[in-house]
Amino acid sequence: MTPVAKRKMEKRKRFNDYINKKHLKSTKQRDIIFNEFFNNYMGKHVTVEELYEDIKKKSPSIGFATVYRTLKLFKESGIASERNFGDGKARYEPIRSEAEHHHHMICTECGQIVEFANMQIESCLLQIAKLNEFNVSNHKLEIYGLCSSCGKD
Amino acid sequence: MTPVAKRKMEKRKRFNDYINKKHLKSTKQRDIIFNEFFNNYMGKHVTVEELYEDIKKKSPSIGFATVYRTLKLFKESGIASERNFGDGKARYEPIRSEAEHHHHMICTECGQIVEFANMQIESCLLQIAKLNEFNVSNHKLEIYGLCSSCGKD
DNA sequence: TACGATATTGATATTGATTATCAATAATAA
DNA sequence: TTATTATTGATAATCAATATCAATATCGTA
Repeated sequence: MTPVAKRKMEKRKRFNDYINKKHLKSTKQRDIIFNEFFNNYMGKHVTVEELYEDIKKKSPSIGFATVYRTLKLFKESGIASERNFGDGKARYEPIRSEAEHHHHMICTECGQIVEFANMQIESCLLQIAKLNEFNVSNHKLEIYGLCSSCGKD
Repeated sequence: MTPVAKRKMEKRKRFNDYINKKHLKSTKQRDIIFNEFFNNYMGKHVTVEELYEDIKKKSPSIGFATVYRTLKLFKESGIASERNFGDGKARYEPIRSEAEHHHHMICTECGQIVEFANMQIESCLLQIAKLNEFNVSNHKLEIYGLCSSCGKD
């Protein structure tokens, strides 16, 4: 099995566990959305609208609200994270592994998103939280500015 | 003059400069909102709604949309920053000085906001941006979790 | 396998924050 | 003072997200 396939399977297990724990049900629609999301949007930051439009091509009967609800469910179960880059639309991203934890640099001109990670920052954060007796559940770091292309002018 | 008053005056100058540069006009309403915002919300993170309700007590004729527009203007002129802590409402905060640049820890239970600053993180960020040839205009770092009180459960 | 309890779906209405519209008014420059 | 241009306040419109609800699907249990 490829590493990508393995990762997908791990997320699937985690999602199923969550479904069972909360006495929810697994449905065709959730399967379809799960597959679309984890096959085609790894490393991307997709809006609900975009994912809905994409899925509708293959499964026209699927409802708008269902995509909304399912992405929220992905987030609650810890297999996706919600981002908000200031354009008023929530974006969802499949969570990879702990080791692939990262942050974002967003070009305010062209919308390009560059991911980055930095161990030093992470350990600083944990230390600060500890000092304040803060029990961290998640954190986000975003840099806004002009990318190398847009910054030339 | 107290340091606080001096800071307010600096912001006032910067706002006036922006008004002039953009050929806008200074009005009674903008004065009222400016004073309320810089007198009572330094170090706070106020929503438009809250500020509007507050101002209405003293100046009942002031309009809802005007508060919205004026806070946006404060942001554009660089004397206030807009924050979004995930509850769907924009919050505005008077900008202090470069030296007082800071970030936020938000308790997801009680909404308490703790500010923090860290030079090490700042220099890491600048370095990362430089490596990616990214021209930074601003950045935000938010930690979500439970504060010491709420974490006890 | 069938039944009954419960969760989900899809269509649509509703909410809530923010923005646009516009006629009346206020501020600025000549 | 006048002409020009921006602002205001009230309200309508927009837009993302959520709630509602009858019909349907899922799942544990007999």
